Amino acid sequence: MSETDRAIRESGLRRTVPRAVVARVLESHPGHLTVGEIQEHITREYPEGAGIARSSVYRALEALEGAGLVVAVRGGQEETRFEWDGDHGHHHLICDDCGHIAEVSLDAARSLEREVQRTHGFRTRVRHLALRGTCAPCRGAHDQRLQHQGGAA
Amino acid sequence: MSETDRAIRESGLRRTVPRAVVARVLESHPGHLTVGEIQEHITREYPEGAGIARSSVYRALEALEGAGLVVAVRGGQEETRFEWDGDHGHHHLICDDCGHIAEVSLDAARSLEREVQRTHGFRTRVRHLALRGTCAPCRGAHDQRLQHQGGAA
DNA sequence: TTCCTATCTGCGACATATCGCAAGAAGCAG
DNA sequence: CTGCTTCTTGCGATATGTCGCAGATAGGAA
Repeated sequence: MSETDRAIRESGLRRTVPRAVVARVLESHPGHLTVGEIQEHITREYPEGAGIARSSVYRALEALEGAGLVVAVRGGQEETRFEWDGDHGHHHLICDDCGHIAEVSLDAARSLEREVQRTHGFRTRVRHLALRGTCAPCRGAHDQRLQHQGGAA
Repeated sequence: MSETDRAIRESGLRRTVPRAVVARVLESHPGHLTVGEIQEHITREYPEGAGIARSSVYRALEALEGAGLVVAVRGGQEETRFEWDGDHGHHHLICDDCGHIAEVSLDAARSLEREVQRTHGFRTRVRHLALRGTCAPCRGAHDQRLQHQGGAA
């Protein structure tokens, strides 16, 4: 029984083939995978998961996300991406320019929870934030060729 | 020329029929509308927008969101909802229990921006956060009948 | 191990969302 | 107002994501 299997059981979920295989794919491919990519990996690397239906991949991801084992990045227009969450609670900085996704932890997320609780009595746990903007390198590049060419940003 | 039309032009966008009509629908129907609901309103209230294609509604929303005039709530599994953003930068507290959506402003969002800028050199503007959790009334109801019946959040 | 029940899966239908392209409109220059 | 360029639209095809149901499976009880 692999580490991912244990994580699944410990979350109170049944360990089923789709869940186990999806978890392994995510765990062994650090990065942010689309459902299509996950299915390709399954086909190539996990013969035992040959017949897994697309809907089962989605449901497995939903279950794993609910258990906090996986984070979903539901970007603006782009396809949703999924990632194994070993660190339990990291966040994403997505550069609109170069598309790079950085993973960070943010103390301010805690203050967010506290403020919401204090001012609105709303109990929340901020598991994952995806913040879009411009990363430092791209900012530099910008500033150099910047001539205020538009405003549509 | 309506107020929404002006907002569109001032954002540097062309004022087109789909954009104008979608903006008016959102502006005149406070709340969080799905694309389907938006289309119904168009059909019923804006004859001039009779032939607007579904894809054009999506593209209009995309443009308006990019301009900061509209916020999109991309909930976990539920269908995406859209809202006219007069206040420019409010946030949502979504109760997983009763489904209620509260709109609030959050000072902590500013600290989030500052932390990201300071620690990662990443420039971001937090326009909209959708935080899921449990609202105060539902929390109360919970506590009363709570017998720790599960763990599946 | 065998049986039992709640839960999950695969399938296929459906809903939601995106995209490429040719035709059309917006907005600017003259 | 007219003509021109660029951006946008509508259409239809396709991709992404969800759902209901009958049959299969996990995991606990005996």
